[in-house]
Amino acid sequence: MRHPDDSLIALKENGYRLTATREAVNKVLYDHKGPFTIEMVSDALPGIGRATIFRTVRLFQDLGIICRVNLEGGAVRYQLASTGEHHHHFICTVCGVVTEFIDAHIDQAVNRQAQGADFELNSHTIDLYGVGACCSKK
Amino acid sequence: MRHPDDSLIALKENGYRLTATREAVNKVLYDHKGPFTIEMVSDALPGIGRATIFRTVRLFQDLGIICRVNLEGGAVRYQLASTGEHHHHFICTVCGVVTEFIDAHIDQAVNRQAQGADFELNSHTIDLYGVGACCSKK
DNA sequence: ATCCTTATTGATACTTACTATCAAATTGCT
DNA sequence: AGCAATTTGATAGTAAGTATCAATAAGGAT
Repeated sequence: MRHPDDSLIALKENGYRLTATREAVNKVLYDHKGPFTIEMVSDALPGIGRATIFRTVRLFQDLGIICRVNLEGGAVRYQLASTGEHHHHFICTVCGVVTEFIDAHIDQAVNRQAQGADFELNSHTIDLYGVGACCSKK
Repeated sequence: MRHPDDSLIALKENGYRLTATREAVNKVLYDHKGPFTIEMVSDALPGIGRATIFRTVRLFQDLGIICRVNLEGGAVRYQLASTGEHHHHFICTVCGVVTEFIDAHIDQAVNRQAQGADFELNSHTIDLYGVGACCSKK
């Protein structure tokens, strides 16, 4: 699992400044765990402007620290990425928790599809919606 | 390929009324082809309220007539669905055109993943982003 | 330790996509 | 034509996010 300091290191490594604001946002993310909205972060940090929260969240996305998840119906959640690498999502439609998975098989099949269709593939997203173990009624 | 009347039939079959507004929207979709935004439809039909355009587009989605596509960066496009069935998307990041494909292999692999993770799968989306034949420079 | 350039921030306003409300108009059944 | 139920338009509101720009803070150089 990742450590809060990883984010700060990632910032430095990529030439971004280490600011109090970024540390504060990072702390909120690690303290909270689970999926979050911009509003939640903004509420937790009333001293920090909304625009900056958006900027910081986007920066953290670009650095692979968090990932953005589209819920069914268009709502958006963010969550700490367990890995910065390519991965797919299980999205629990009950609680919104996102679990990542990796599947080389699927990725291969995706690549085959793209090749067969003369499609120059840059990226892909795969999101599975359903009820996770977290919320299974059994 | 689908025919404009299919939409009208689908409306009736599902107990919705056949209104001038719905016919007008349907015509715009079929005349235009390709991906569209709400704005485009609204501009093409100045006499019809925006709210109604949204409502109609959502209804057509529910009926499987059009599909909603999330572009990279969060923008949204709609496009006539070539099939109402389960399918996946090639999304050309140059022109925004969406091509549908079906891949039983991938679906199988997705189901396996879900089972292995104790995830009760309800639905999934697979979107491939890249440059399609439509915009290939070669 | 201080200076100074550059990155970052906050405030504000705006945009886009979409939903809620509700009275008025329309549909389609009889 | 009559009437109940659906649909519509106008309006206002929400959520997510971007643009602008002056003020502030970071951190490398001295």
